[in-house]
Amino acid sequence: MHEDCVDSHPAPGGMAIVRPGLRCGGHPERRESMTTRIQKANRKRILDAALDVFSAHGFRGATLDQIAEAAGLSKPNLLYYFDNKEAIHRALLTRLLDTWLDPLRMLDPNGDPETEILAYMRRKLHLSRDFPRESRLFANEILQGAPRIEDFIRGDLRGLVDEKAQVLSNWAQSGRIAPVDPYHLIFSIWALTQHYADFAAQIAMIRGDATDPLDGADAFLAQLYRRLLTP
Amino acid sequence: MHEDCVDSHPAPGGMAIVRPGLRCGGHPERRESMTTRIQKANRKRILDAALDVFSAHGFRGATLDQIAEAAGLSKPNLLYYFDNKEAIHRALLTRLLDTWLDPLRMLDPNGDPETEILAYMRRKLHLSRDFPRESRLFANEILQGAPRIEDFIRGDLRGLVDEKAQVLSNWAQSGRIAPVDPYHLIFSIWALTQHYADFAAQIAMIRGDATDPLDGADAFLAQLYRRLLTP
DNA sequence: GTCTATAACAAGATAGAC
DNA sequence: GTCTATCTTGTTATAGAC
Repeated sequence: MHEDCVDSHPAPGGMAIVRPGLRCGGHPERRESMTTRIQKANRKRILDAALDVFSAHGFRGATLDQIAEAAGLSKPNLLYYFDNKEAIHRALLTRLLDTWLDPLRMLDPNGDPETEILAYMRRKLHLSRDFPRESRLFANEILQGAPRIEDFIRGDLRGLVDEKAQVLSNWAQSGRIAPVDPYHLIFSIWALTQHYADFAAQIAMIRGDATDPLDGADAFLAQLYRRLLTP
Repeated sequence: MHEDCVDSHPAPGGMAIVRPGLRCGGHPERRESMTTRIQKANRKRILDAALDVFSAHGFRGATLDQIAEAAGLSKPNLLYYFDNKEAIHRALLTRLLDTWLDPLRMLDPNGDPETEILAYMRRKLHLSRDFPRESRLFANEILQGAPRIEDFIRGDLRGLVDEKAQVLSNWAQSGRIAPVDPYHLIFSIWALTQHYADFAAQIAMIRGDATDPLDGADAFLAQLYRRLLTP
């Protein structure tokens, strides 16, 4: 995440005229079509607002009005920064997919099997805790048949899953974990962890809106996978 | 499901004029505002088409044009049978929620704990296999914050979950199953079974579109819950 | 860069003939 | 009951002033 020179919580509305050449880091005139800090900040504001709206209503359900309202900008101003609605959505997905594979990628074939699998589960669980909107954006996309991320799934994701499934399979065959179907094992981790983000509304309504939906989840899932994997 | 006198696959378009009084079963003139067999069949066609479209695109993403196209009827004709778009969606949700609780309701406090829990898991898994569209309709609704089914969740669903969680808790405390958090146990069954319907697109793209996403799921989940629950 | 105003179009819903 | 045609509104996107 390389985001220097950008406030994380900029004041709303258009403010602070920035003269070109007066930028943060030591490169006064890097190139012709440069990006000012305001532009960066506004793009960020827009994407954050858009994440709120798209994750809650899906692509079609979201409107530019809602996003503009949430970003504190006018609708035409949104379209100054992004070509169209689709482009905003695509930017969000791209940013998401860029890091979506990391937790699984980190699963180390040379580590201790149970430790590695539990750590992977925890990384996914923390993703649900820290980035629930991203999880729901992804879920919306899959629910609708994954029209915009089909290439990613059939390509990078499938490749990585196949690779790690082989690792799990080896661990099972060598008796270091109990014999389990590696694909279902991976799917189960996705299902169990993402559920806490995607179905958070339901969980909150059942457990009471006060309690944190993720309370006790880590302990429960750790117990579950220890018992499942012990040879 | 009481659906007599209705073809399951009626020919498309408006056909077959039915004179009132010429209905199937022996009640020639039951009441004034009666429902003809065509009406019944068309309502069914509409709801089936709507289920396709709503489950794939969400409420806002679905259009009456798509539903009309899928049902083989004209858009105004749709609105002859249902007051508006909302009414179609509400009819689907009502029909769904009516049976959504059944699998959990059947969990018998007097049965064998492990057998009962595994049977519940299987009933949910079969729901994902036989009614994946309904599962996705529900998932769409929850993802968007459950605006239309909040009362159901806070009422009937929560009540039933609390009741059955108590049963599970008793089983755990009496040592008949391993000590587990009953709520997380229930959530885990929802997550693991519904995942095969809600994320079917992703699973198909990873495992290859040929193989059935549910292949091996039953065995894997049975193994998982046996190991988790054994005292 | 940001806004107001508005064009262009999609989508829900209705009117009225048949 | 079903259709074609149409009204109305909401939504994306653009024009053009500042």
